[in-house]
Amino acid sequence: MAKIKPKKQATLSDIAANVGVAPMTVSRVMNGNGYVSEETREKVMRAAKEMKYRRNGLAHNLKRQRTDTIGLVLGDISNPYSTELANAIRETLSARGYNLFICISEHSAKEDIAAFESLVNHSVDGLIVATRSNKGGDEYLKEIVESNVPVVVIGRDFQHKSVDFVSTDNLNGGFEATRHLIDLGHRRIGFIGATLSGGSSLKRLQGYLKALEQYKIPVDERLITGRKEAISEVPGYSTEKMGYEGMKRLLSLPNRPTAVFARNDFTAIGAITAIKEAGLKIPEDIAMVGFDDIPLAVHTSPALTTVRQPMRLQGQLAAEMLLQRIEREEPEQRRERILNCELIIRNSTV
Amino acid sequence: MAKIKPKKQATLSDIAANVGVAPMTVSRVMNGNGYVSEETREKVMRAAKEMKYRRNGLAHNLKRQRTDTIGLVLGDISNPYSTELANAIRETLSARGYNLFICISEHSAKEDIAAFESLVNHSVDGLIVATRSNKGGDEYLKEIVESNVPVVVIGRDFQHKSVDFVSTDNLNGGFEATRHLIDLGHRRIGFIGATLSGGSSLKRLQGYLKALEQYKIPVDERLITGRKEAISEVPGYSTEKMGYEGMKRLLSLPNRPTAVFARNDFTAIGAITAIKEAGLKIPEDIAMVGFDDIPLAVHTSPALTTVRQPMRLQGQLAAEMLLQRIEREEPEQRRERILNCELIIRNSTV
DNA sequence: CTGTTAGCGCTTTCAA
DNA sequence: TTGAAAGCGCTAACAG
Repeated sequence: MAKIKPKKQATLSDIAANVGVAPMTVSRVMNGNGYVSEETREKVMRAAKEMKYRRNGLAHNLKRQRTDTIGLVLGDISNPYSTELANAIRETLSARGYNLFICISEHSAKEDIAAFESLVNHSVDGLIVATRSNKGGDEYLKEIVESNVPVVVIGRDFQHKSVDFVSTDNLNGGFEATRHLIDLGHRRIGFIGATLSGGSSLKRLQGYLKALEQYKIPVDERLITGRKEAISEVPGYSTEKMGYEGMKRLLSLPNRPTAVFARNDFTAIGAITAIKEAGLKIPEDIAMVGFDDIPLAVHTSPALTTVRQPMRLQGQLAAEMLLQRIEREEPEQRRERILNCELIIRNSTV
Repeated sequence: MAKIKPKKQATLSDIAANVGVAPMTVSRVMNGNGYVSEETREKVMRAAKEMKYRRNGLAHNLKRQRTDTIGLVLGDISNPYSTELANAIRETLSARGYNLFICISEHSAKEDIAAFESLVNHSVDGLIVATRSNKGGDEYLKEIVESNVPVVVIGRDFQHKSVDFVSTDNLNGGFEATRHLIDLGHRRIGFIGATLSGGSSLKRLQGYLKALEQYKIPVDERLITGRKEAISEVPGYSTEKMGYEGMKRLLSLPNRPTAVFARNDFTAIGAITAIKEAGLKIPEDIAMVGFDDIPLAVHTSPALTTVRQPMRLQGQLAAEMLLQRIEREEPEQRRERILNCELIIRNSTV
């Protein structure tokens, strides 16, 4: 007689029936609650093991009205920024007994919505959102917030009275990076990676402009490269490409820049390749500053001067703020934390 | 009179009570099933909107006995390999109407288990596992598999009659990389990044050894650097560091290698930094080969020769295999797909 | 120490 | 076209 393969999961009642007790008793054994005689306990345990019992989390959570799970929505995970963020969030949550589910949205409104929806569908206890802002996604997010799901956003626009906000001071970071170049005597300074969408890189560009203005250096629009297309069409990886192509364009200028500030380190790396291909030297011919201080920044040649942002801290703060929202009874005031950046000077700027 | 803020989500019954119909009618409206008079439909819709109704996914899925959700467990997401994998999986699943939840385990058995548990708890319809193998995690995974959760593993050991397996031919990739160096005339070839844990990099090392053997080049153990510690202690980012330190050690040898094969591109990048710091030239003094062909490999200087593995294809296949397992009635035979690698020759090897 | 009841929010089935 | 009943699998609360 062939053993029948259990196609379906065993339930509490299955075990109860098998052992000859009430489902409640089995529940008590499985959860280590209440009093159960040693004898019964053992019988139940044995049956559970044999029948490969596994608690149905849906039913469990439906009953509990919570899941101890947080959802994180990332635009893409192909950069160390997202990675560090996710790790820090995971660690913070894990220490507090929460699980983390990550969804990727590839910077598309449609996928943003799909991610929000699937997480909320699973009744996550809260949501951390670190995608780029876009109309469709934001509208949906608003609905979610207003149906009382606790939400915290990181480094992206989203104004709502009950959504906390964590970010770095991209404006000041951009300012410091540019001022550093100005201090070194540069006057023709390029910017690579301008985008129309309001986001961290827009702020960095504004910081660049602010520095030029403060030092009375006229803005030359030809020195600012970027894309006019919607950023949502640009896959994560292409930032090196953006840097490479942007730099090519700057190099073809009749009066090329003597220094360049790239929107992020990947962009800077692409730009460096273009500069080398042109037979020019860094920083002698062109100085280079990036943003983020990814681990690879030490390994470019020359090592990259860049603006370090506290990635882990952002994740940690976001997670903590969210947990406070979840675990407090009272609806809180919106909170906003903007963290400082730090200029890390290496060899790409003299 | 202040509007009372709804602390809790509205349910079907809440709306039903509000409109004056049965919960079932509301359900029909919300799901677009069955017949409902236009009048009732509108009233219900209005009430639902007003009360910010959102279907409880737990209850929904509990009833349906499925979630249309797949879990992906990644060791870390800090490398393009994981990233591409995740993207390809997500795209494949999304096209078939499934959501993807990603969990990170940071290469620890404890976190592996936590990730498996939380996903299975949420009743995902299937699981894709791409972590490094470890005892505790594997035992737990076995339990899951035997309680009938469909599982596919990518690029890691896990033998089980009902778990499919996707990987690249790391052995042959390592062989080709090494043979390429031998063909160029190198006889003292180093290997950076050996680990004790059986995994893709062990296979790459074996490919290296196989090539040496085939060309009758004696193995010099001093040319093979790596870590004796458990790999689980090494955070994802430190592979550049591993490469840097490994190379330092090779450079300090009385008879240093003329070529080096690094376990992956990040390791190679760290090694390149060490070589440059020593004032040596690539490839003239030391030739360098990596593994993976990450997007940055084009941007190292010189551009990195490396072994490209089809990352996206692996993800796609894994997702497809899993869906077949989920959607078929009959338990299938274990399937194994090992994909070919391709040597990409750039400037780091003459 | 163990069992019964009720219900989490939803949907399938059958009845009206 | 609508409703009532039952139950997905689990557990809190109460009873015995």
